[in-house]
Amino acid sequence: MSISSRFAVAIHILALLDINKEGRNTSEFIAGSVNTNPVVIRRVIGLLGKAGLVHTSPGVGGASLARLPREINLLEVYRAVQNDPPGELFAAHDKPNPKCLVGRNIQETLDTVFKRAESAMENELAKVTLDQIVFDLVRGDQ
Amino acid sequence: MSISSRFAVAIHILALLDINKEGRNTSEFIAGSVNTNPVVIRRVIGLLGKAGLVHTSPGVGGASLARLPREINLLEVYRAVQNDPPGELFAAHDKPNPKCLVGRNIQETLDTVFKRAESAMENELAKVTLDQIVFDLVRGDQ
DNA sequence: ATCACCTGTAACCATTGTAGTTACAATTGT
DNA sequence: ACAATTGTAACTACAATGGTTACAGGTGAT
Repeated sequence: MSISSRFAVAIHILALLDINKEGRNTSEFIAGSVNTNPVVIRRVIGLLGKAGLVHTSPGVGGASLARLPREINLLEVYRAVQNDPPGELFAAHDKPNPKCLVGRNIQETLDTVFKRAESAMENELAKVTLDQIVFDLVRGDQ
Repeated sequence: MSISSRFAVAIHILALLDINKEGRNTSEFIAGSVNTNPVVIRRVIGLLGKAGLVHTSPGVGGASLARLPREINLLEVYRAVQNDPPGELFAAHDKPNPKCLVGRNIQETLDTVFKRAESAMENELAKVTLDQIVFDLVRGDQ
């Protein structure tokens, strides 16, 4: 299965918070841009908040970036909204037969390969910062 | 969510087919090594067969590699058992609001980044061949 | 020809993650 | 007090997954 759209939504939210930094950015406003339910937005913002990427104003309403866009990279965002812990992008089959040469060693062999592939992906995400996303977004609009 | 354990199972099967190339390798035998149900094995072998990686002997029983282990890389295996089409590792949120600068352009921006990250992962898989897996497996057993 | 064995596949089930929705307590400015 | 908003719980519908049973069809041995 593919990686949850929460990741895409999170990036959307963060980009919007930067571009519309004058505005109030309530969950309802953001939901209008993402085209989903405000609760979905609040859930994602909750995760981003726990990760220290955004601040919210309960009662008042609205959210804002907790850091400069260039100090937020996509790997941080990915980790913030990802349920699975790092190192588990690829699922292993459990309890292969220890009486079999393959069953006895496959886990460790796969673990090495899988971690390498996962890291390669994450490194690409780490290279991209929010300000690059915003730049690309604005540029693409012309 | 993580990538289906079908991938791990598929690699397990292929490694076993190579190491136990003298044996008959029925789905039941393989299931014993993987520790799952024979039908699950047959399903995965079916996918590997369609991808041209293995041959089976209906009636007779057993499966075997259709190519030399060094001519099978993990990206091929990955594609063989993966349900999602290439380029969709990361899910996009659908129908963002075209009236919003962000909503109007986020899809394309994300697509570029997501594809880059996905390719980085796949490139790592493509580097690893089945004979390397088998070598590592056997080496780890000592 | 019969028989035992195996594959391929359909059908069904339980479990899990996801995303949308309603509802509401708690918070805050007016 | 009041209106607006966040944070969260609860519920729903849906899809993918992995396990299971069942069975039609192929194949070699006797």
